[in-house]
Amino acid sequence: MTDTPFTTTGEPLTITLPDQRALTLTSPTCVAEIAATIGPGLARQALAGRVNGQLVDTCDPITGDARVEVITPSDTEGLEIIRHSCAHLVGHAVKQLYPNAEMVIGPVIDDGFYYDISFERPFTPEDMDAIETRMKALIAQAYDVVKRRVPRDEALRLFRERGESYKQRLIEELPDEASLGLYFHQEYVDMCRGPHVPNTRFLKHFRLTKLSGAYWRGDARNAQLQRVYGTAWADRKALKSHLKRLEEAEKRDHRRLGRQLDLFHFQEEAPGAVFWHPHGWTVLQTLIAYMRRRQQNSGYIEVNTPDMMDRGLWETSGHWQNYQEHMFTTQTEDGRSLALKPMNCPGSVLLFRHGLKSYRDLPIRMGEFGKVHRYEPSGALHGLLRVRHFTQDDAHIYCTPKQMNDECRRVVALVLDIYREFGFEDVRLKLSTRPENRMGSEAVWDQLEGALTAALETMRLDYELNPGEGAFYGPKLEFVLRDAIGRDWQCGTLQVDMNLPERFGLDYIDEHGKRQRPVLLHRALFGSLERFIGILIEHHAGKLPAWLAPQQAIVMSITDAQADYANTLAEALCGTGLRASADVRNEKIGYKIREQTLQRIPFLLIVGGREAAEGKVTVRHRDGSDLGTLPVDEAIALLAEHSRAPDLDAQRREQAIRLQRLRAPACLEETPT
RNA sequence: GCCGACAUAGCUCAGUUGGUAGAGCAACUGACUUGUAAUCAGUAGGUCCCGGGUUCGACUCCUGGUGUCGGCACCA
Repeated sequence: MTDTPFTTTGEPLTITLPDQRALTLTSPTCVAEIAATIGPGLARQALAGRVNGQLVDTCDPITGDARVEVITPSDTEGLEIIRHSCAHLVGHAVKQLYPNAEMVIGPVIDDGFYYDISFERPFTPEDMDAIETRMKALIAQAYDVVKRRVPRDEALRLFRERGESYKQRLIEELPDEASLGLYFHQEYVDMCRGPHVPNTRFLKHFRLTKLSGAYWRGDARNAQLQRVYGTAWADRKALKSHLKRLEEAEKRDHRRLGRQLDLFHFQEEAPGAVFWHPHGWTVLQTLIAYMRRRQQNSGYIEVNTPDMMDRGLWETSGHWQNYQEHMFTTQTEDGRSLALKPMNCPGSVLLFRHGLKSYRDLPIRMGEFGKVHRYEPSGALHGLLRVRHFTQDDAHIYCTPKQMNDECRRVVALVLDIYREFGFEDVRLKLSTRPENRMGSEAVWDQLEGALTAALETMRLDYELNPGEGAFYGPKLEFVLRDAIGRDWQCGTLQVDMNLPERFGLDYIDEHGKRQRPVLLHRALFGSLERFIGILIEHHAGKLPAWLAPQQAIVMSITDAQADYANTLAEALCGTGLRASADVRNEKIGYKIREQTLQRIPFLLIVGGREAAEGKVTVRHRDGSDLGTLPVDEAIALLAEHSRAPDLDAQRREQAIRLQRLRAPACLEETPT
């Protein structure tokens, strides 16, 4: 597959394989030759290699002793290479079909690849089909991909001749590279660091998935390019199961489930605003109640501030200058400008400033379930996950500089504990540091970033660094959850801020009677209640844990004869605080079970003649399991046990332990030291 | 905001070259009185997203909006 045949020097060299086996070959050799020496099966599978830890093409010459691994489609790297080569194949097909198109970049992404292409018109779905068909034809030819390293000038000349202006620009931005790797797909040439597959037969299991516009260099001021997305896998089975996964993910889509479970809807009159139906609203209120308890137990107080406030306030906070295009504003008769709050902080700050604060009051942890309104760009709206009007479980912590580190740790601990209670174990943390456009001195930024870093380091948490992504007033720690289709959404956030206290002239009296400026921590744990619910719905495929389920139990009668019994039982359940109702419709029990199971109601209580006669109830779980026929009070206790919020459950367990300790004689309480 | 696609009954979707609409499920009515994932029959249900235009005639073609979807950009 290479056009630079080795000049055999005849020098013997030793190749060590991963299993420590050693081969003696004649220098120079290559991964393809090594694979062939080992066996024809491996030779067929070899699509790249790793030589002394470096990924290489199968044709790259090996001139000295080396440790060599042969990479096949079943390796992670092999799959990435397949995807990357698929992108090149897009190029080959596109240039055959549309010679005027200019290829830009074609990287690997999760599950696949894309290629950005500059073309005189947008691609249509028909174009995409044509490209895919042509790619398949090229794969069927099973042609060899030929690699050649050429000097920079030659590469530049080649792409100039081919009218590939973007490729030229890319080369010009690689001034340090003396030579560049070119991959020849018959008449098509692409430039790449590689490695790439040696033959297109490795690329059989791909599918082009979508088209979109994308900006050159990811900047909206630049030209818009055509992006073709695809997915590619090592074998037919993997491709099929990926497509299956996408299908499954679609079924978990919170927008679809929101409709099916009658939780909420959207409509044209209020783009980006949720109409919460009774069931959805119950979930939201249950979450707020939970968070309220957690915050009360963590030393927070709760307040509420106005939704609409004067322009002057927003000028002081800097929002009017920095955030106006995202703000809903209005004017009153007397010419006053008001704005709907896009954030809760300025209101919170005014509340803090009301009245004198002593160092003894700090830290003040001031929570607010505030609804904020942001004019988000229309293209950004996405179900519950990106809306224009949402409720934050916001809180502002006013503390002394000394308290700052400890408060940061407490917030991080609280948010992680809460996510754990919701079943999110692998939360991704991102630390966003000082952006280019920022306020405040470098020393302050050092201090603020230091506080967040210290919290992460002392808690030994892994995090990703997002340099330059912080807010203009301070760095930001983001807690990121993933939706059903693998998209990441920022939920919780913790920001440290010395800017707003400055702008609003906040102070407290220290132990020497002097005025001092507090540090302000902004934090939201769910982030947006709306978004969090969207994530929860997808995470659980609609089967919310019983404590959150809008309806926790339904009593279903088998015939009319049990209607009264069913209604009375449902009332009894409601009386214990459970969310329950009765389904006494004149339908077959199978029909009711199917319908209520699809509604994801955790507990299905069935009452027929037998149960009614004995004061019992048969309990079925939505997962299909049979919990048996129980006396009514036992059933109620069982349901209550399984429907308790996780924090209350934990509280109960702790109480039980404490009580046990009280009862146990002290001498038995041996604690190893 | 940008590129593209889409918008028909509560939901999921048909609707052929322009002749004012149909199915399944849901709803409603009736029969059936049912034991663990869909009983049967009937009835009703539509400003075909909104404006404007072309046409004898527009769900269909053109045009301007709005919204949604997939990306991109944005995301204090």
